[in-house]
Amino acid sequence: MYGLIDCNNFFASCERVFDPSLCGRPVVVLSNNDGCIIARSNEAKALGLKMGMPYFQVRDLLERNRVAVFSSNYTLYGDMSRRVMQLLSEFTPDLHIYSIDEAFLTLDGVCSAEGYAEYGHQVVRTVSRGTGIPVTMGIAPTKTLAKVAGYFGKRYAGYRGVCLIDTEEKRIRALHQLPVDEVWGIGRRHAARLKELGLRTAWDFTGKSEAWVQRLMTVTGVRTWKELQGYSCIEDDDAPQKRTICTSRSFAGAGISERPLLEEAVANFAATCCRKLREQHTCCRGVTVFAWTSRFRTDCEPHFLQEQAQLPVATNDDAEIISCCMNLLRRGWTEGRYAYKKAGVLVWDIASDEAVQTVLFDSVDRKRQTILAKTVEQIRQKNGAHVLRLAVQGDSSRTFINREHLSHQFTTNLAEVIRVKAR
DNA sequence: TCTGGGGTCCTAGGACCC
DNA sequence: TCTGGGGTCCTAGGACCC
Repeated sequence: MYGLIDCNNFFASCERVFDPSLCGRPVVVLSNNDGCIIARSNEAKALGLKMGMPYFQVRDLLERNRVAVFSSNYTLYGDMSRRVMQLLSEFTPDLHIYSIDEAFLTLDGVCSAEGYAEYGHQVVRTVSRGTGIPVTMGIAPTKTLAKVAGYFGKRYAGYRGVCLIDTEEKRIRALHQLPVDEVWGIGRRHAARLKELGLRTAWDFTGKSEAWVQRLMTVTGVRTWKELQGYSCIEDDDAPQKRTICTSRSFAGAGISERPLLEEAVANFAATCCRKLREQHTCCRGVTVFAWTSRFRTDCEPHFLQEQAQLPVATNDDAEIISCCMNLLRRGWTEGRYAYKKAGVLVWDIASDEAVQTVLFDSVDRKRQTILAKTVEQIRQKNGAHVLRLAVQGDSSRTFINREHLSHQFTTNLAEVIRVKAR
């Protein structure tokens, strides 16, 4: 049996933990640059606010309804997520963190078949008391069915946060009531196609033959089809190393049209990619730089800059990758023509940093590079990540990003720790 | 004016090999 | 008239997830 723990309205709930006056009030959290709505409290959902709605289009509605608006504060959410997962890990030796706000627990051997519900309530209580984040648990024989259970657990207060699908009768009833587009693994495209073909519920979907599903949705569709019938076939992968790493951002206002500014932004994206590579103990050989103009402007042709290169030897060295990115950027640059609204760096062809294949005629002194990287790492650990950087990265005073409604870093910065006043 | 960021998996088709 | 058979590898694009 699997238990799926899902944090309710996670980002909005994180904001609420540190400001209880927000309880009962609608809360939304915006994407980078305060662009779109990416999290909503139940009250905000009830106002008809949808995921991904552009902020500027609903600003009036938000003001009229006194909706509390927040810029995304990933430092806070990341730390709150870590706390939730820490508590969960005490309940099972087999915890699979699926995303920032979701995790699967393997329940076999952890409690008896009669004890699932009680166990679930204990998990939900512990997380909510320990972090202030409300969570829902779905329990079922497959991951996809656990997701289904979670769906109903969130919608019916009677479950008190724990919904169990442990009998054939419950499974059938749940599938009958689940709209096909709510199934985990069936996205917008396939859902639309299935509806065209007259399939409304998850039950209708499971009624089709395997060959039929395979033809329409390939083997991934068949996996979902089997999982819904109670046959577990989605692996517990332990978050293996990433095969590609991307750092990208949209820029505020009109965008960036001067090369030095874009260089500064891209250099910092590249440095972030390098840090992510080092954190998972890997190096990369492939580097791509991209930048594009606004998709939404109608007064000028859209423009995509994309250049890529393959390094002779895999690396995660800031200087080497940033320098490569600068060359790519200059190669793709057209002077004074475009205002770039978004840019990023993608690294690929990733392999372990312990198995780097060198070349005979290397232009880089790897020994020296390693010594320098170690020294830089030590200085950063002692004095902060931003004290040492390449000149082209600038002094980090420019961010090119808008965050007008940012809350504090309550849990990760002593200067911003919450104050409690005694009356 | 203003529209997010970061991933994975699968398949078809082309290029190449003998 | 008639134009082989069996592979691998790579990439782009589409689908999905949060």
